[in-house]
Amino acid sequence: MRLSQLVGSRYKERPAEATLDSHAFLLRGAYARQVANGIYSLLPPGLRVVRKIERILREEMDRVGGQEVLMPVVMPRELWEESGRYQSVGNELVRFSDRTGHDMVLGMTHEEAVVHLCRNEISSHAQLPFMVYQLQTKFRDEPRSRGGLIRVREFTMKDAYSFHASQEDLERYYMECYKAYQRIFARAGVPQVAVVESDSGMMGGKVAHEFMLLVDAGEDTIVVCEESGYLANLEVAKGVVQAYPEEPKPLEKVHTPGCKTIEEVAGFLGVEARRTAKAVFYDQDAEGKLVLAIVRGDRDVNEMKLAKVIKAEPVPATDERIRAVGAVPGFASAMGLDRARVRIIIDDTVAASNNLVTGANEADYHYIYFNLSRDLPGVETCDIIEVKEGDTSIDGKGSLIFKRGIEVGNIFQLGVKYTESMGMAYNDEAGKACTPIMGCYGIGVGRLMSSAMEAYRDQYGPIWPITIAPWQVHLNAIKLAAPGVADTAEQLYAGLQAAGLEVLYDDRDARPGAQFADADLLGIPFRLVVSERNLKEGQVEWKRRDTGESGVMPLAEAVATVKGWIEQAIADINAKADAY
RNA sequence: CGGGGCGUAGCGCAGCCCGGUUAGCGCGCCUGCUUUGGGAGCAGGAGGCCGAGAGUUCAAAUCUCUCCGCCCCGACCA
Repeated sequence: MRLSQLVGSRYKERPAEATLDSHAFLLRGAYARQVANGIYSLLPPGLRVVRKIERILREEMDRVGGQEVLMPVVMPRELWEESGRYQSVGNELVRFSDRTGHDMVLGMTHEEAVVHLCRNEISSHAQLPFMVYQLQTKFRDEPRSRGGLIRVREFTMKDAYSFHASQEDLERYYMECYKAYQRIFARAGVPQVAVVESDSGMMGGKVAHEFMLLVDAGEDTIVVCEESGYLANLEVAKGVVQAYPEEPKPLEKVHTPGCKTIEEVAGFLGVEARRTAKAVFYDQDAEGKLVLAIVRGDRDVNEMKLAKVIKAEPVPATDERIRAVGAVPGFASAMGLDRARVRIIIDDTVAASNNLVTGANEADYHYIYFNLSRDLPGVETCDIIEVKEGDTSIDGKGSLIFKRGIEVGNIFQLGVKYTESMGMAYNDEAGKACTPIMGCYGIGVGRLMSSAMEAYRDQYGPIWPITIAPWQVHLNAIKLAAPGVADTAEQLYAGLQAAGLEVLYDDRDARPGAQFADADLLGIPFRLVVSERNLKEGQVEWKRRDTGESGVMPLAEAVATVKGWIEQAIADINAKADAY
């Protein structure tokens, strides 16, 4: 490609809307242009990176037996009603009517479509297991997109779906996909992607993992124990919280005028927050009961964990609803409440603590010396708190720290949520109808591009790994008018291309500074510079974008040498990937 | 959806508070000459419905109202 003809203008100034470097480079380097909030067009450099990533995805999906298919962006309402998600999913799912008034949706994920596609094609156990995948456009009407291509409304996703006759087979295949994902990220040049336990959210299913690229700009908080290698999304992270056991003292009611918050009560009584119990009401569990979650006063409820326990979305309850069950907001307690009307869920930290301060369900009064096993026996206890930095890792091998990460991929063991609701069945050996068990596996292509940019960059631009770089070699010619420069550069351009390399040739008669600035923005790993001063010695200059190393080499050897470097660089990356 | 900020040339911004001929600056772009190793210099030029609509006024980029869009924080998030 000749840079003079490359569509898209690069520029020096940082766009005002970009807060992330990757977003700024995306625009400055003319990789992409925004069309509307969370909706982008890709220019040639951006699309070339995307195509490279897609090739890796196809190769690795094929390698684990995947078969590529293509499903539609637009689907009829009925399909989503079969799974129940037409109702259960919020406004991220775009709903609209076609000209005949038929309700349609824009696909945000394709479990419905894939079950629709496969349920009539599968009739025998002999056809299982199998996996189909696609690289296709998704539309999710996110409440808030941000960060260039990190979080957008319309995006390309590699989504894969596997079908199995048994949970064991799903688990076996899940591990294969897990490893395929590690190879994919390694081949894309981001082998440091961390795998964390995650919540399966609205996808359903039990086991799920997220593949996180740890960068400061990340949207998710990742809980890490460096000593043991423990990694989990904050949403599901478990930790060992320090307990302070002591001898139980007799329960006592004390006057605490106007003390409604933990801070007020603890301050008034002169105790630390950890010596109190915090009562938080939510509306409501799956049976419609008001939920009272109680955690130690120095801790917060992790609503993701709570959601799993109550099998519903925890919404903070109104004061009216709280009063309706006989509790007093600000002075609420689990004691004395009608358990038929309120579901009480106590965190393990409260169960493990003695002599806590808790509400008396009476305005301006609290109990002190509350002991769960004595004062409220038989109540449900479990882990519903959010871990904090400094907590001990659940494996006891070190303490937890928080990092930020971007979720570039995820894998789920879905179970039978879709196959059952949508009536997919096959006959087993005995001729009995059985429901296949599903797994699903996603990777956001544009997000991976942006994340890689975020992970590898300097002040001048991105530093692409060779396997996803828009071009492999950037060729500059300094002072085209000087004797031999233009001819030599043209010959080198032709020679590199003939050797099968992807070359971007800056054929403009621009000053060196301008050429180099553009080269940095395009982030191509290897750069060659033809100039009068080196040409006199029969030499051409080379420079690596990543290490900054540079030197000169004989012009006659340039093509073969660069080709060798590139092949070696690719081989090094693939060797790492093949280790998985 | 809540809070905050911003819409003036492809990009970055000034002008607005305090209304007044033809709306400025830098980068980029076009022409010419000079220049050529980290975003060159000089000269000449092109490019604007000042986000949209409605008001107030002799007069609106500037004041008022409504709407739209974008960014950031939060809520949300497969």
